[in-house]
Amino acid sequence: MPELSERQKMVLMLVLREYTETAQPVGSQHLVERYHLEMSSATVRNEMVALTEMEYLRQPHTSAGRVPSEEGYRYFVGNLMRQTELPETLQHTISHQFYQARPEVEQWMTLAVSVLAHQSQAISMATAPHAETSRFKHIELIATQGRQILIVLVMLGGEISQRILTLPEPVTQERLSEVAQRLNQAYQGLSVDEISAAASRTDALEADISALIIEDMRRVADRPGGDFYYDGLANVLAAPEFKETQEARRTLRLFEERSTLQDLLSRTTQHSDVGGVQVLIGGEELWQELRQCSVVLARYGIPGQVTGTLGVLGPMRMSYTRAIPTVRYVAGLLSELVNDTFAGEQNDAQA
Amino acid sequence: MPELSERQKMVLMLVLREYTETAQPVGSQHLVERYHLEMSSATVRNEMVALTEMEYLRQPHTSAGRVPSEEGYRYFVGNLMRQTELPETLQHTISHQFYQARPEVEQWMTLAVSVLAHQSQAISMATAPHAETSRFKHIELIATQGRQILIVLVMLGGEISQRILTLPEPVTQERLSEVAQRLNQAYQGLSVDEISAAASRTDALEADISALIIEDMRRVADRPGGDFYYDGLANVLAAPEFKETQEARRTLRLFEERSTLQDLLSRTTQHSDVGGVQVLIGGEELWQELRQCSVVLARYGIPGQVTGTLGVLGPMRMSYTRAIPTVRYVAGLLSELVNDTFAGEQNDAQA
DNA sequence: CTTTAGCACTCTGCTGTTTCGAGTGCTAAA
DNA sequence: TTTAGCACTCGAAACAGCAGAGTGCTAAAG
Repeated sequence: MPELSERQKMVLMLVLREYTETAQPVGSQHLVERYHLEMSSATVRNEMVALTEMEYLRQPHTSAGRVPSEEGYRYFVGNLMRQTELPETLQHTISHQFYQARPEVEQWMTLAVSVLAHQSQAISMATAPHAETSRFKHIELIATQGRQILIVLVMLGGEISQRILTLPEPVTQERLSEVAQRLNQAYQGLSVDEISAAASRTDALEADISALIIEDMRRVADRPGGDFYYDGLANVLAAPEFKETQEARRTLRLFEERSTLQDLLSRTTQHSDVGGVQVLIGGEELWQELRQCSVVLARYGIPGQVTGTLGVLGPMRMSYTRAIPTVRYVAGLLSELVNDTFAGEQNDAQA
Repeated sequence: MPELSERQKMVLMLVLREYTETAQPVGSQHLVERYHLEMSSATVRNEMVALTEMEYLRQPHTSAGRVPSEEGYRYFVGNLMRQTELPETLQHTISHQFYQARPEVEQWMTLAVSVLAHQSQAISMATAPHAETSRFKHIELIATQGRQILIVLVMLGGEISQRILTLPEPVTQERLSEVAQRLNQAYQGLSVDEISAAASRTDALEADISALIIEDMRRVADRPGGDFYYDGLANVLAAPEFKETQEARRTLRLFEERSTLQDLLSRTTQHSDVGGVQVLIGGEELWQELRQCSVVLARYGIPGQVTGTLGVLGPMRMSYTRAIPTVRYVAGLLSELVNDTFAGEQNDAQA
């Protein structure tokens, strides 16, 4: 890859900046005027030709301005963009909101996606914190009525799963409490496989319930992440690239079907460390549905134990300078919260 | 209100039908040709003039075809539409899906909105079943780590609320279980107010937890319904009336902010019996945001005990003939499910 | 060797005009 | 009461013309 001269870098940056604002192809003269450049439009034009040959810029048609290419965005994010922190005042506003929220995972997540959507003017998404290996913590059995019982299963990492089981015959709450107590002692801190091995095969009721526990834990473990949250769908309709409703529909459907997004979140974040922010531009040739979009993702939590993912999805010309620090900062906040709530649990379990 | 002649009714119906299909103003000649009417276009035209004077039809501009007015739709739904059942084969397909689903409220609801969205090609929404007066059923206290404990509160009607409480000092699981047992006995089947009165004021820990119980039950009771589900957002972008993204955004925002919808659901359904289907056309002058839309709503569950609401929201020219039976049928299915799961609970509680 | 002024050329995006056709309302005859 | 006929209206589509933004190239200036 040929080196860019300082001036080429500058021109590329200015084209990027201008295009993210206007969504219009940007011309040489326009740049010179807008930024009071100390050179003529012809010079800029020459540099643009070079950048176009290097595939960092594209021309919608002869005699139109230049538009950044996917590669152009990648170069910008990778080499040109200064890594900035979110302005302090904004940090305070956001963290303040978090400390005011009720201390429940659901509240955090809702707040996180709401803040992200608002700050980035794009769609935000996040998965709830999720234990890497799910371990049994507590089970509760509640007689509802007749033959139906309610099972509440709590796992380390805070996942809760509840379901209703219909038994062959009615059972008293006392008997249920007994069973629950026994299971709680027997399975404390065990993983799915360990429970699988240890499951009682003598008592029919216990066996039934153990089977459900195993099934639920498997289900939780198989999910790429915890519950999925998102916000800001309406933002996407504001962008001119989605004026063609066709394109907008495709994006909306992403969030209704979700399989692509789950795929995206699990595939991209498993390689990345907590703290690092990943940027996917134009779907990276992998996700056709995201051809027009970019995604900024980060992982949060306690690496190897309880983690989650969050990020924003917007048009390719989104303001990375704004989105990246915001995502990073919110990921940091969530990491702190996860630390405060879950730290030490895994060790407790092992002990 | 003047009576409509049979022929006027027919013309009105045909205009409705044609307009729901094409979304284009309907002309007299077009109708005659399309439906092989035994009269001339001039006759149809005369009837159209009459219908326009009665405000059932509207003319976008001189020399365009006719478009149904809100009143026109209302007359159709109220007087002209035959009350039909959903085709049997479709009924089977749908009920089959429900019996295959896992027996959990969340699964039902997700399935319900998915079916509705798919069948009606509009946005579907529903609230989970919700007890009219929320009563305490069971509480579970779980020591997580350090000073934090997890509280799981189960109410009659199946609502579950969970939250984390940070105590001034660490407490053992044993002590927690003790407290939980005492509270479970003391509060069994009580309403918020009764708990408020009975709450222990001697034991600090019990008082703290009781306060939270009361707060959570109030919160559940205040909500107009259970959790909110929806599906089919992408459908709305397909309709030509939402090609102007402005209009589409407003509708999307309805589902992101939700306050209007909560209002809508609670206000309209409290007057209606289970089984009845309500149709709101053009927001009924009450909801500006819904000026362009119609909503078909039904209540399901056990009246006076555990109920919920579901419905679809679409462009005003949606196919009511299709939407109404579908909503009615799915509401019926959910009612059955609620009956199977919750019937008798309230009585148990009183006993 | 680099920069820039100058210029011819190429598109797009308006704008105004025209045309076409669907649809109406009215009138007079059946 | 119905319908044929007709003049009239209005929007949508097609078209031409023009302005403006932008390009690439060349040749002169630094």
